[in-house]
Amino acid sequence: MAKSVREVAARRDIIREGEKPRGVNLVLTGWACRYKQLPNGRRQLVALFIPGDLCDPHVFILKEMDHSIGALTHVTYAEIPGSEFEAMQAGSPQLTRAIWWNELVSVGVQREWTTNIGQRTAFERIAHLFCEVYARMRAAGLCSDGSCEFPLTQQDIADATGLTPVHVNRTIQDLRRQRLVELRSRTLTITNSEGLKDAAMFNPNYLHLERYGASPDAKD
Amino acid sequence: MAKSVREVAARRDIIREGEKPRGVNLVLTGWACRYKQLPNGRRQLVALFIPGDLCDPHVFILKEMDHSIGALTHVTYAEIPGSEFEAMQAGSPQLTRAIWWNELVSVGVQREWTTNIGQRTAFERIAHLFCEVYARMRAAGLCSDGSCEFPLTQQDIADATGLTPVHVNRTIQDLRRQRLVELRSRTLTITNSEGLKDAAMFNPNYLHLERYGASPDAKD
DNA sequence: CGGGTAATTGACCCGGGTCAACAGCAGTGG
DNA sequence: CCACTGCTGTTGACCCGGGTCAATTACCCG
Repeated sequence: MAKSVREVAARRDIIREGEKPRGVNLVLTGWACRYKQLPNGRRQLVALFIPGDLCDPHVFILKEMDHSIGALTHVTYAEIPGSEFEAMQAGSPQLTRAIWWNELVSVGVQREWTTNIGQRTAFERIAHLFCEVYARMRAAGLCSDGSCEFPLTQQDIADATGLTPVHVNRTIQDLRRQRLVELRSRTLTITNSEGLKDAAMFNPNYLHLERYGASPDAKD
Repeated sequence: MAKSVREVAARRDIIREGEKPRGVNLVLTGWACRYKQLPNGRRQLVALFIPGDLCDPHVFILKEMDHSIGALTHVTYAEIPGSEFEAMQAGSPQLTRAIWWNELVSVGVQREWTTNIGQRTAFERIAHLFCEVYARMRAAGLCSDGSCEFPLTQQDIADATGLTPVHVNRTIQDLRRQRLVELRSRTLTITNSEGLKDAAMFNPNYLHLERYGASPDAKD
C-alpha cells in the first residue's frame, strides 16, 4: 500500500471544486470538511470529516469535483490513487462491502443534514449537530467523560447549519443556559445527553452504528 | 433478470423508515421521492425520483431504512433482490462503475439540496429546484419545447425546499411575474432559461451529465 | 505587549411563517 | 345533472425567528 501521506494547515483546501479528483483521501489526524461555495460568496459545509474518515471513495471516476474539501484544523491524510483503490477492492468482497457501507452511511448523514437545515429551528439544529458529532466521535473511540474535541468555530457552525454566526452564538448560549452542553476551548461536553437528544429530535439510526461493532453498552 | 414489477398509487409509500430494505428499486414510470419525517410531524423531501432512476443501490446491506420512499404519482417500479443485484455486477466491471457513477451523482444532488436549503432565499431555492428537475428530465429525454411534466403539489415543493406552502405559492407567482417559468396543470415550462439559471445560481456540474453521453448540443 | 482571530452584545429590521378564509376543480354518488 | 366532498391553490393580516450592522471584549500566540 504505497499511500502518500500529506499535510495541510488549518483553513487550507485539500482539493477545490472544478479540479480533477486525484484519488481517495483518508483523514488520519485533524478535522476536515466538504463545502460548496455560491457565486454570491455564501458557503455551506455539507459534511465533516473526523480522524479515520474516508473522504471520497470512487470520486476519481468523475471528471471534476463538484465541491471542495478543506481542512478545519491542521490535517494529515493519506491519498490513495484511484487505480490502487480499485485494485485493493478487486481482491476482497469484504472490503468492497465495507466501502459501500461507508458510502451509504455518508449519504445517510447527508440526508439528515438536509432535513436538519430544512425542518429544525436554530436551537434544534445546533443541538442535532452536537448529537451527531458526539455519536460519531464516540463510535471512533475519541470521547471520554462525555467530552470530545470540537474544533469548529462559531462561523463554521453557522456555515454548517445555514445560520449566521451571531445567531449561532446566541443559540449556543441558550444551550448552555439550559445545561445541555458546554463548549469551550474547542471542547464539547454533553451535560445532559437525554435532554439534548430530545431537544434535537436526534435518532441515530442514520449512522447505522450497529454494523462493525459499535459498543453495545452505549448509554449516552 | 427475474425482476418483479410492482405498482403503487399516488401518495402511498413504497418502503418506510425502520423497515428492512428489500432490494433495489428502479422507477419505471411516475415520480417518487425520498423523505424523512420528524417526530413533530414535519416532513422533508430529500430526493426526487423520475422515471429511469435507481433508488437505492446496496441499501440491502443495511439493517433498516433510515428514511421512507413514497410515490408522488402513480408509480410502477421494478424491485431487484439484493442477491441478484450483486450477481449482476459480479460479471461486469462496467456495470459496477455505472452503479458507482449513479451513486456519486445522487450524493452530489443531495449535497446541492443541503446547500440550496441552507444558503439560498425562497426565490432562489425554488428557481434552483426547477432548474435541476428540468435538467434531469432533459437528460432523461423527457422534455419537449422547454416543458416537462412536474407533478409536485405546492405542498410537496414546500417539503422539498423547507418552506411553507403559502410562501411557495407566493414565490411561484413571483417567478411567473418575472416571466421565468410557467407552472400549471402539472406542467413546468421554462420561459427564460438564462434568467432562471442566474436567479438560481444554478451550476449543473453536480449532475455530472458529461458522462454517459448527454447531448452535447444542449443549449437550454 | 501588539496584532489578529473568535466570541459576545445591542439595536433594529425583514423574509418567511402562521392563521384563517375562500376559490377552483375533479371525482363521486344519488 | 347536480349537490357534496376533498384536495390544491390563492389571498390577506399579522407576527416572529433569525438576519444585519456595528461595536466591544476575550483570547491566543509570537
